Amino acid sequence: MLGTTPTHKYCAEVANELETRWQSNWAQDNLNTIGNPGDDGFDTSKPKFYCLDMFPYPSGAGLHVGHPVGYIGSDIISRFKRMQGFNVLHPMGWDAFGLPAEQYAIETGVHPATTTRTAIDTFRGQLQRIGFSYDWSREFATIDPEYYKWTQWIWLKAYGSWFDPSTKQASPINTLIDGLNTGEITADDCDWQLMTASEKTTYVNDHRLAYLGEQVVNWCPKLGTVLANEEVIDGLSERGGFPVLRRPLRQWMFRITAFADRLLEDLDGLDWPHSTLRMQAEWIGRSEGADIDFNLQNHEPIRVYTTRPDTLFGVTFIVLAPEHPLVDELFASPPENCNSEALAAYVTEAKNRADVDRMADSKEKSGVFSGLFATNPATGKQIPIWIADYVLMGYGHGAIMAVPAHDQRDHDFAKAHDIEIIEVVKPDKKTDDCFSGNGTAVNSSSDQVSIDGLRTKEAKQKIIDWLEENSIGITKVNFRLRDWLFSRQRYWGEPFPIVFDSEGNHYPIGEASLPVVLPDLDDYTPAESEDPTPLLGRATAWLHTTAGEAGVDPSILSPDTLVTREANTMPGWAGSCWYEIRYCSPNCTERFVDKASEQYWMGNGTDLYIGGAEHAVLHLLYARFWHKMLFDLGEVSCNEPFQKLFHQGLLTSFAFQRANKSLVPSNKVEEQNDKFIETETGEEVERVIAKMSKSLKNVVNPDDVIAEYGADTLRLYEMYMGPLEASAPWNTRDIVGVYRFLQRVWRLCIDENSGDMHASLQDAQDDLVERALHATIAKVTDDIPNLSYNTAIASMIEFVNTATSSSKLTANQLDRFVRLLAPFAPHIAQEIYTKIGNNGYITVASWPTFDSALLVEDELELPVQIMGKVRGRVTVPADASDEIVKKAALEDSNISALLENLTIRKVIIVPNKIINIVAN
RNA sequence: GGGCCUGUGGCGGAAUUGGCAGACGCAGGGGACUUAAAAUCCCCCGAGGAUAAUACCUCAUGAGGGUUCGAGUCCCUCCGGGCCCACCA
Repeated sequence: MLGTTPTHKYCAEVANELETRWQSNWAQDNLNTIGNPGDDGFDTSKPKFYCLDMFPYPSGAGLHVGHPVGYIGSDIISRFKRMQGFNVLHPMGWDAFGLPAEQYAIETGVHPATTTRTAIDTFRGQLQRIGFSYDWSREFATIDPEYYKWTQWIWLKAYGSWFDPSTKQASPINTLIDGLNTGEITADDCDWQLMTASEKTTYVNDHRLAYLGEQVVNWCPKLGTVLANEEVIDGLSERGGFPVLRRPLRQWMFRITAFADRLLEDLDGLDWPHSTLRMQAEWIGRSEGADIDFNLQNHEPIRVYTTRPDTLFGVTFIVLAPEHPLVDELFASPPENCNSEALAAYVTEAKNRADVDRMADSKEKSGVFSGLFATNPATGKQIPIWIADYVLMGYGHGAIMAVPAHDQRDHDFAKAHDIEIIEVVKPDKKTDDCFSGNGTAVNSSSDQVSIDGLRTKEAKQKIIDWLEENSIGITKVNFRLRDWLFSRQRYWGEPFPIVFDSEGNHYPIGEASLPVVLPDLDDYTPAESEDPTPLLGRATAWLHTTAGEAGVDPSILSPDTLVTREANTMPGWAGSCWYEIRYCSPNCTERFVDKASEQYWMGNGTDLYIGGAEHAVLHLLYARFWHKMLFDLGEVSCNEPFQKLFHQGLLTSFAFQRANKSLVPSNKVEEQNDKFIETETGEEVERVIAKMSKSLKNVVNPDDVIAEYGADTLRLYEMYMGPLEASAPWNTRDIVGVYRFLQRVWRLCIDENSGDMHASLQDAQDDLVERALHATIAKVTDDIPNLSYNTAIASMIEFVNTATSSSKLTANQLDRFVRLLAPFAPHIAQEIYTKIGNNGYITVASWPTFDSALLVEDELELPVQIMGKVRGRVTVPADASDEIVKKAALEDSNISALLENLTIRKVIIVPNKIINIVAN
């Protein structure tokens, strides 16, 4: 070996050795375990910080480098807050029920629990190797019976509640029953006192927050499951291309629509990304308008919802959704000029197409005339009623008043079917398009009512007033949000804690009998059938039981009654709807959460929630809904679960594209003189940014990066790529930058030849280094709460460069510096912290402070501009008055020379920044 | 079709929120050390012009206009890129 090679350099071996050593020390000493109120030594007077990551779905493939981006981000601020004296709750767990595990089970015959547990172990191992400060003692998975027991319990809470419109709150179902019995609450559209017992039961059931409802679903017989709309393309399943049927199905729903108002209004107080707030608001989709009844002969009036009642005079036809109840009446007694065969064919076809497919890209609007006419209440004219699939049964009343002059869809339809178009809104500016904005009402007069000349806003109000006076219509607020379909025919999910008697009445299972444990199956292959059949239907021994066996309260149902369990399971979202609460006391057996712990950690919700923007709507909306429900019922102490939300950016990767835009796998491309060449063909290819994917061969495994550089380098690199919220491409070439930085940090402390600490660390301090250190402390302290990690790291690099070239650094300064570094690169920081003589863990060391007096220089060099262009610079004392600064600027030789032939109009002095002389 | 975000060197990105554009890192070039290489350290590194050289000048933050003493940052128009929603009446 050559003598010049440093043998104690910071390299992959050194990094891996010290990282695994400290990780095992931390684990042994339970360094990251945090107590709860009431525990020995737990100080509730300290401020708390609950920092939550969106927990992962543990897939068999393990982590790739994109997963930890958010986790590193949350770990840094958690460690920082802890050093600042906060009690920090920073937990991790597993969202482990779901389809991929079940699909894998179908292929392999291995029980999903087995594969999922293996995947969890892999994920946990990979995360632990990165050195996160998670409190692993709080870890749980949604598939743990001790956890899903409480998921079922919460569902029962919803089942046992209703939404009281008078208080706008969830309330126990007994308050409804009592209110109806005493007459304090009046039943909708019926007389409670005259109802039979079974009618009463039905009425109450229809008001539960978790209720059985009829929904049209996409049923794929071949896959043996229902599919989401997104999974159906052209009537075929996205996976496999099998036929998908539309089937009405009675299944468990959540009455989330009752909370639509609050889910919308409460977005206001949240510190969330603007775009996500917007997406939630749009998803909820509140709109204001009117319900209007259109009369027709021999049938009930048709009720439509419109946001533009002011266009009533322009209504030249009515369109019904193919599922509209009136359509069935047409089949029973077809009107004279109705082609009932064509109608039947059209309706049958439309019913079997999912909503998604109905919005075909083609502008062509299909439809069939019903043979019926309705009366336009404003004009008294007879207008035709059409059936068309561009009207959806699920929104409004499944019927629309069509205004072809001012709605693009109605316009297209009228053009295609030759229907009259009447302009009733005059735009302010001429436009060629179908005008749907606000303007002035025209052609809107009859002997009934006139709104001609009114602006859209006033026209709406006047027409609504008229409609209400004449009982034709009523003002109405509508939401796009629908009730939440909560049943799945799959195996790998939480069973519902409910049973049915032979009549189909349902009975809840008592709390004492929870959890209803998911039974084992021998075969996960989906059942092929015309009608949806849940997989759990095969667990016959489990399915058929008695009320007593299942745990139904004997006062509701006699224990020996034969009952059938609910065979559907809950969807993948269920477990993630309340996991943030469970982390407060994951081992609590008496309750879903220990009350005092929940109050302490979540009195104002979680303090920071980090996760991907792909959950902007569904997960976050569902979790907010559950939280509000639990809040109303007095089970949790705040109204919103997530105070501050942050979306980390997507980690992308480079991909390579041929001239014809086809992609080339990364391992088939070579770089030659700044050009990228496809190895096989020798053709030049273009480098583009793409998602990491197996097919592009651009997936990077964090284990490989750690083996080559260590976890601290991985952590730093991922945070140094750019702003945490921005997408950035992984570029292996860039990793060495932060790696070299850590090597320089190491060298500040360690003599690479001897492996000993530098003797010079005892020398007198350099004022310049001390000032630089204070500036760095200030910058990092400021950046971390904003999650501006990339600039924090840059400032630490600057400091190390300063300290390196100064070669005067005291142990005390290094001590303060590594404490700054600790949240980012905890292992090397700990190692140096120990080497320079500290006992104990840097994780619990105090955060360094800075003296703002040391941040300002005594003298400042200020640029001097003439007419906004820098023409010179002057050095003045930092505390110089404007007068002195002005004098110095005007006397500067460069400046005075340039000003010779000019008249000074004005001198602008921005203190400590710049001087600008206006002269001409 | 609608909404949101975004556009700065060869690349990833800075810019105290209207005040010296390009911090920091990568890549590249040059030098020191070395027999040599690696490692390390030092210097250069937006484009163009000018000069023996330094000083210096001009242009430049997707394009065009505007507001301002001063614009990457604010306003208007246009053009690219990304994400989300989408026959929701």
